[in-house]
Amino acid sequence: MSDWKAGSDARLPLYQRLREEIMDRIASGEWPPGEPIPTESELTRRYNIAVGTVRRAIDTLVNEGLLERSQGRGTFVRRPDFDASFFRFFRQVNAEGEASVPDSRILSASLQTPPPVASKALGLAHDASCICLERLRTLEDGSLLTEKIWLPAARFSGLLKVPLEEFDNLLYPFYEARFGQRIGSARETLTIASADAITSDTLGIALNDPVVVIERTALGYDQTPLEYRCSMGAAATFRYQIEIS
Amino acid sequence: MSDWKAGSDARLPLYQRLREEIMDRIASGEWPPGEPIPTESELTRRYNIAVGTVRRAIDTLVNEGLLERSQGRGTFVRRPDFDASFFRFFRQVNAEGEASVPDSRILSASLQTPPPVASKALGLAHDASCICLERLRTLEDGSLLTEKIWLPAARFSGLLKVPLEEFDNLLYPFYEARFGQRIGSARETLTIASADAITSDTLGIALNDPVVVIERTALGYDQTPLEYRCSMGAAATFRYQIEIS
DNA sequence: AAGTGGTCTAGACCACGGC
DNA sequence: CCGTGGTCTAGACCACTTG
Repeated sequence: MSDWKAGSDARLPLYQRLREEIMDRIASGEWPPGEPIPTESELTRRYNIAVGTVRRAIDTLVNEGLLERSQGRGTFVRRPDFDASFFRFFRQVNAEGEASVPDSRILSASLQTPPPVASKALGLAHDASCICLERLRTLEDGSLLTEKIWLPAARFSGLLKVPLEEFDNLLYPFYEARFGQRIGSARETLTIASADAITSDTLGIALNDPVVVIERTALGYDQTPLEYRCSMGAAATFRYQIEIS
Repeated sequence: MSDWKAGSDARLPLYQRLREEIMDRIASGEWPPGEPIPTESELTRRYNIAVGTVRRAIDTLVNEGLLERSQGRGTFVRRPDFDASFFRFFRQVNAEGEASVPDSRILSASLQTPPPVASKALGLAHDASCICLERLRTLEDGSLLTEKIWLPAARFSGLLKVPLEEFDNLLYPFYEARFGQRIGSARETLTIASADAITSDTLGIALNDPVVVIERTALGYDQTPLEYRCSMGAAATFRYQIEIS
């Protein structure tokens, strides 16, 4: 009992130490997403602390979105929820309200030297080469998104041999199933630009029409950058909302 | 002791009932922003419940951003933090890093019939007239924002008699000091448009250049809409970021 | 029925802020 | 020094899920 990991700082409150302990287990893959973590009473026994303290640690992690409680069943490692993504905010006017997954098509996959933004986001040397995917997505309302996706070649070796038709609509489950790379979180940045010739042509809009540029860096549960992507869509169909309090 | 308000549902967990109790006190203005709420032990006495339960209720409200704890001093009603606003995300390239409050100038104040969006946002009849302010703001990097601000005349009577120079740079403290109207939260919506002749002229950009349109509805602590504003700025200097997890 | 998380209590001691 | 919030414990009972 009380088998804390080495790095644990004894001056910290117990519930914070347990919190870090749990986060480490998730980051290392010992407790994978979708799976339950040990029960509260199991944790009290294992670390020799009171239930209340265990609950407090779990509470903070639930609040941060890393865990999910389900009464009577257990506490589970949560998968990231990409409903929060900017992509969700391209206006959805589809009459049915069907949550049909947008169609996506991989146009090409190749080995290339990435632009500095991409190599920096992936934490690679500026001259390291990456896998680059080009992708076209059709949203619910018929509008289009063009994407360039950069992946570190070392973690996705063999991807270039996968036929383009075998890519799934959703890339993250595909990454997980084929390469064991699990996305735990992401950061997106939104800027506005004007469409150049190629982009306006692809998106079916006029030259110089405003486009929304979404850059995303996706990280593993251990915070390693696993993907950098840059997407562009017509700004006319974009609408985003926040709450201030 | 245990003097719960009438509306309190006895089937709800105690900590949730206390939570609503506190929210009501804040909404009614009984516990104004910036002021401390009663101490934890005072609340245990007043409602005849355990400290742990009081702490739990306060915890949730701190998490939601309504309260702020300060060890040794007390628990305080928080003011909304407009650092979260979209305005913060116009690129700030000022060399000094000084957090100089952007300059703002009221161009006009008049009584007008608002457009449907505004009257709807304010919860007014479509033909009710409103106070309309036109305002020009200069951000840290020198870029400009034009704003139209709509206020319900009933709550801001006398505003039209205030000389334009007497408006403060920050309107919300001004609303509070002069009219007793306190902003508790707000919702902002971001869309993209192209600059028309007037807008491009005001902002000093080219015709049809992309502009960011930010619509904000600001509410009182009792959720009454108190202000609707629509602001526009050059999209070139805009950059916004979110985290997904 | 067994096991899980959800609510609640009562009481202890610590750390910080201000008088 | 006193009062505040911060941490921690121990144990009770409830509500839900599963087998």
